[in-house]
Amino acid sequence: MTTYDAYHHGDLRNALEHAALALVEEKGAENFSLSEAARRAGVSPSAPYKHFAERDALLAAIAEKGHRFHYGMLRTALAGVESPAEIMRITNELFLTFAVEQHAFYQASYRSHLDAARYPQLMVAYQRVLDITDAAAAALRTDPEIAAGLALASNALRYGFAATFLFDRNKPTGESLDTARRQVGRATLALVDGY
Amino acid sequence: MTTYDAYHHGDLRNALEHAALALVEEKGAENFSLSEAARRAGVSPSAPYKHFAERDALLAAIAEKGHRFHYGMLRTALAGVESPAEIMRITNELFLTFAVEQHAFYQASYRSHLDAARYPQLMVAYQRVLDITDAAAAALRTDPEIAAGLALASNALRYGFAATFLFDRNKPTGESLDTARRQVGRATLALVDGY
DNA sequence: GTCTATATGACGATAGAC
DNA sequence: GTCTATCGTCATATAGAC
Repeated sequence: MTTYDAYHHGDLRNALEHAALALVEEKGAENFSLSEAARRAGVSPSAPYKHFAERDALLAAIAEKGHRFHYGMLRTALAGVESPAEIMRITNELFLTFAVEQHAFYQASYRSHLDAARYPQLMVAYQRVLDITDAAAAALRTDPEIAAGLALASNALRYGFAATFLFDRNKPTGESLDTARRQVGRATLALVDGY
Repeated sequence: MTTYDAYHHGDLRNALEHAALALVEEKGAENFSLSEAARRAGVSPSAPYKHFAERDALLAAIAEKGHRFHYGMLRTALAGVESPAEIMRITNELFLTFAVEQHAFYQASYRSHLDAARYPQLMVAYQRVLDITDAAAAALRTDPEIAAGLALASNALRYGFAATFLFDRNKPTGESLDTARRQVGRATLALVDGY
């Protein structure tokens, strides 16, 4: 009863998400497998299917959490910031921090190629992140087409920066991260000025 | 002899690259498998190992060709262009065209996570592409640190644009591609101006 | 240069017992 | 809610025949 019940604690869903997060951190979202997550959580390969309909569903759950965590970071970092240009700069600099410090979340949210149509809640969570840049761009440029282009460019810039920073170079040092953060901030302001 | 010799034509390496290219176009670089490439080339799963030491070696061969093809496109598009800012704009706009029209090459070159250290020739070919933006940035800004930051930002911008264009939206129409191309060009010029 | 045969090892997913 | 057992599938890679 005792040990057995300890296993059957009803918290497997949480344990699986935890294990999956560590797994994704180590091996990247592409190499994630549901079986290994189960193995690390100490349960059989079929146990997860009571909580997640399929492999991708666990990944999607993590990705959604990642977006929400990212959004929370943004809210904290942007508290009291009024200037739209500053909002865009800080948002883009913070993305590098997120990608490095919350690397498992970053992997799940940005590098697992999940079918967005199958996991609508994922897009909802992501949209809240995108709204920050969209709103700032709209505050800066009245023409909606221009504002949309600026927001898109800003998103593309930070996404590309993170990808090249994390995968072209190997292993981010603290110093190179600071440099990259300054570079992306500067580039964002240039974009805001000149787009 | 006849049919047999047709199979044993000595051109398997080429046939495999061809099959792999089609495979990557359809399913993406992540889902590429050497076995399936062999299947499509009409040979046994072990036949490729006479020409490629391992799975990734075939992928790397295609990625290298992709970089060279991309470089050729750039040379053509930039013939006679003198202005460094224009070089950067055209380079970035062309990247979207490359990603869409040569999608298999794009996948192999930019979305197969190959170990760069294991395939040094891959980096050599890629560096030729990067040199174009590096040189233009250096012509624009004398401070080497600033020039490097500008080049990095420009590369990140086009990379991010292509990634979001191809995967956020589904299936590029001709019109949306034109729009995206204008947007990335405009963003690049803004970057050049303000960085 | 390509073949067959094979070793080895994942993985996703389902059925049915407890 | 978790288990065992299992099916089916696919992959990388090697050894040795032709």
